[in-house]
Amino acid sequence: MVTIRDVAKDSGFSSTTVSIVLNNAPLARYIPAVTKKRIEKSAKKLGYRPNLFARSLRSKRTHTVGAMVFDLTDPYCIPIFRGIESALYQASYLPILTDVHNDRARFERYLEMLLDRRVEALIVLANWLFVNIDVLGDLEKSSIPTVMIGQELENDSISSVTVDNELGGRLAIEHLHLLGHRKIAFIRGPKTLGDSAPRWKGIRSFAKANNLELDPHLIMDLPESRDPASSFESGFKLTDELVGRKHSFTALVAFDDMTAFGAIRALSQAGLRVPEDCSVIGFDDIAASALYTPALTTVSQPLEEMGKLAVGIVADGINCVLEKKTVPALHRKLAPELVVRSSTIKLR
Amino acid sequence: MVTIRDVAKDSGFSSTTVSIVLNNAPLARYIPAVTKKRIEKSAKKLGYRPNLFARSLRSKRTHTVGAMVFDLTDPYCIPIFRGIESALYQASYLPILTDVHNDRARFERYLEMLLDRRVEALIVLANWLFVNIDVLGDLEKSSIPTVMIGQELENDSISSVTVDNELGGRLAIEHLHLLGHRKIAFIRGPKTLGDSAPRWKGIRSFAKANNLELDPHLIMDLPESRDPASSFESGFKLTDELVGRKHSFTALVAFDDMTAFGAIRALSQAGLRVPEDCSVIGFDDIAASALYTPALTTVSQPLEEMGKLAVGIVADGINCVLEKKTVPALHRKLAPELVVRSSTIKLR
DNA sequence: CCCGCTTACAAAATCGTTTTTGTAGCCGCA
DNA sequence: TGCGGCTACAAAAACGATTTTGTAAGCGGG
Repeated sequence: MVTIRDVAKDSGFSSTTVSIVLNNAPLARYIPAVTKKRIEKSAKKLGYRPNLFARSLRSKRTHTVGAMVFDLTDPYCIPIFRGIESALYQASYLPILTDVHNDRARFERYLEMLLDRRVEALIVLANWLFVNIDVLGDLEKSSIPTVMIGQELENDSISSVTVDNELGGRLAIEHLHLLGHRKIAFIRGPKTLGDSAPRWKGIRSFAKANNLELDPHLIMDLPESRDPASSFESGFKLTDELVGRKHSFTALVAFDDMTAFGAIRALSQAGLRVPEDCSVIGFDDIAASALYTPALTTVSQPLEEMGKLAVGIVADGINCVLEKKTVPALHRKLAPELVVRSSTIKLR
Repeated sequence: MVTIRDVAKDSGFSSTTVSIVLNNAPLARYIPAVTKKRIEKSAKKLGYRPNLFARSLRSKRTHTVGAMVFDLTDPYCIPIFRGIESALYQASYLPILTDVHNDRARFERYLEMLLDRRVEALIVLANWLFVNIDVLGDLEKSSIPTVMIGQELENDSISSVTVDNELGGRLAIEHLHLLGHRKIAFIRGPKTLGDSAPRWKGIRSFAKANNLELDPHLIMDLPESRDPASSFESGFKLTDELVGRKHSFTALVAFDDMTAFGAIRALSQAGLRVPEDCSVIGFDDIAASALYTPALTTVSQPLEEMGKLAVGIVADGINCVLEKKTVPALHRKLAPELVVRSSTIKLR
């Protein structure tokens, strides 16, 4: 390995000067162009790459940020991470992605690892359950800029990027209502999940405003679970149950796309065709939704955008830390968008 | 931050002794238990965490391995990465995952970043095109244990983990043949993709052995592309074209699951039902395949297993490096498995 | 009694940077 | 002539560990 001293020797200057020149430090102002050229040429010739450990040891900077995902098998995560990664790449930061597997011990272990590696910021993608105050405590202690995606903690000392679930709920029901559907079934999210209540609120308030009656026999709740794939299973079972009841419906609002897939499977097995016999709408707009047959109508979250936004927030946070200012906690709520595809259709 | 010197001061020993004890270095043999206890207690009391940069600077170890994925949006990657991550986690290594976006510049940049961070090994998930000798050159230069998943380089100096594509091809066609299908359409992989030829070879050799005639009018090729989602599009278009031709078929072998999804969409739009009017079989067994309606029959790759195997190989490689032995290049080829679901059915 | 071995620890060197402090020449100005 | 302020660089001090080398006490054996 070629060190800064090798470059110093080769160029005929001291390692101090080499460091100053190559980092374009403030003192580089006083160094004549010809010296700089010489040093840069030596460095390039020798293929000098500074040792990041030595550098970080001294300078306290790592150009690294940690990204903790609660469950990477959840397709919802991928576009978000893409957004994070793209934004960080442009800013010359390296993300370290950890997959927590929805497991507290793993979360703590990975947090430790990231902190040990002195990540300059933390982005937590809390796409599934179990987030609570404990975690918050650990994070606050760490005192590095942190943003949560997908959940807002009650204590608002940590930044967050979320989607406007209430608006999303409204978009879904409004769409079906406009298509003429009146007998609509619902599979709501698990009660413990933060997204569930506001989505339902959006639905209910639209219903109230439009004199749409919500039949309690057509309302189901996903059970709690720590496995994103389980919402497919549950969507299937609950829809199966709905079909068995005597209360008919012409459309179904699923809590998310996975649930919608389960619902479609159940409807299909019951001999009902989607969308001809029953319209189905999802929520999230994961990649698979566009590829499904029928292509899924859904409320689309700006996932990649959310990732980028999160990076913006922590980047500002890092700057605050560098300037020894206190980092403010920001809370951004993005608007979802209705994406109409083939799983919903006008009521005949 | 509490340093080793703080622990030394608190425990009343020198930092040397503290280091020796906490790392359980060879010299720790000579240190009496009572001293060890005292030091460990101090360390715990103060919450001492060694500075990894200082440590790595001196000891040359990082307990980090790089994982380079060519396109993270490809659902095929996720289970593999899960396998990698799980295995590394158990071995107390931290993976650094980079998403190359199928872009050469990005690949090189990320490789640089990983090498700068002194990853102790490299796992390259070459799930899509463009891998060629250039890359190989860069990797060899780096002289750290490396394994490629999903591709085997001609030059066999780099380890690889692949699936037995030929066997997979055979499994697919055999399944359809057993179900009684004789008029079978094929959508083959892009010519430049390493997986394409062996899969086709498996199919052809089975056909030959069983007197099954392969109608050239029913054979299509996916175009080259660097976007995994594109195989859905292409699968759709090519199937649409197949349906338009006058040569009928009762089953279709898709190059991969994405292609199969596209095919199903096309068949469905043409008024053909899957599997009643046409059976469809895929390849890969990505997560979505089980959730599709109809659930996709497919040739399943042991993705998670492949990730774990790759970790095993590089772990051995790391040990070789530590013991200054030369690292051998291993080539493991795993058997895929037929997973029968609902998209294929016995010919009436 | 002395040598050499084991035990128990400490001092000092080292890893490769960055940053602070030092210094020496030169220029302009009072 | 002397002094402050640039300019251009170097020496040296961190950063926080690990590793090598050193040392001193105790003890058994020739």
